[in-house]
Amino acid sequence: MKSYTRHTRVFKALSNPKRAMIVDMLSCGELCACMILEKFEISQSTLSHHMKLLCECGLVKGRNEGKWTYYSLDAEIIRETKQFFHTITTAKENCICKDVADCCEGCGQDQ
Amino acid sequence: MKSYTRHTRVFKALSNPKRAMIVDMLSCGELCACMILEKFEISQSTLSHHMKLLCECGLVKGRNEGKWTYYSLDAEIIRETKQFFHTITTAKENCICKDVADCCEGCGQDQ
DNA sequence: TTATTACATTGACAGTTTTCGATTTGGCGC
DNA sequence: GCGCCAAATCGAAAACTGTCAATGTAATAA
Repeated sequence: MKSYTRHTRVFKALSNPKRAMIVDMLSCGELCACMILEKFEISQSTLSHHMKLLCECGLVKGRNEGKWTYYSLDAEIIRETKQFFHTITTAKENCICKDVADCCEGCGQDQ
Repeated sequence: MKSYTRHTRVFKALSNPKRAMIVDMLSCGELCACMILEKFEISQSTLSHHMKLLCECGLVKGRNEGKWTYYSLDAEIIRETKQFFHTITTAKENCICKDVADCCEGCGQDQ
């Protein structure tokens, strides 16, 4: 269950359309916060809050340079999340569905 | 922005660890609600609510047979979501980051 | 050292989510 | 019809989210 919680934190970060759009904007390389802010009709404090969530799940890394903060995507977390998504949506040996006991006549003949 | 909203609904559905686990359980084939319920320490009404969310975003399909309801994953939505995740996390031509104007000296030299 | 700029943090509010027990709905067997 | 079972819906409480204005912080510029 712990691994579900860890990975679903990334999905939670991506569950907001604006945050998904921010991730898209970072896909070609790093950007500073002020450039992202220009693109959205949100306050600076709201953007800061979104960036914090994106960083806390590991999807985005922040880098300070002088008074600017540059944000970029973390390739490793992206790879792991793709893998997780693929795993939970694909049939596999040792799947947790194998633990499920039959509870009604019609279910799970060949699970 | 509309396409972000459409796809992020799937991420919202997967942002809850229990729902992600339910998706994992369905990955090998369809199961009826009562079998999923056995696996979790949640009430029947809570499970019904989770299944509704999973169905509303299109990730899961429900099928009634007599008094039972069988749930299964929708392969097409899974494919689309994988594609969306890949798109927003990968450098590309015509990326929305190209629209971002420079707003400070150090930013976006070669964006 | 004083002002400005970039960003984070705080506190507040409205809206949403998660969860439950209770109730309702609909199929099945008697 | 009557009761039983699976599942959905309702109503309510607690927790969480998205948003803003106001304030704090740290670096740069004058």
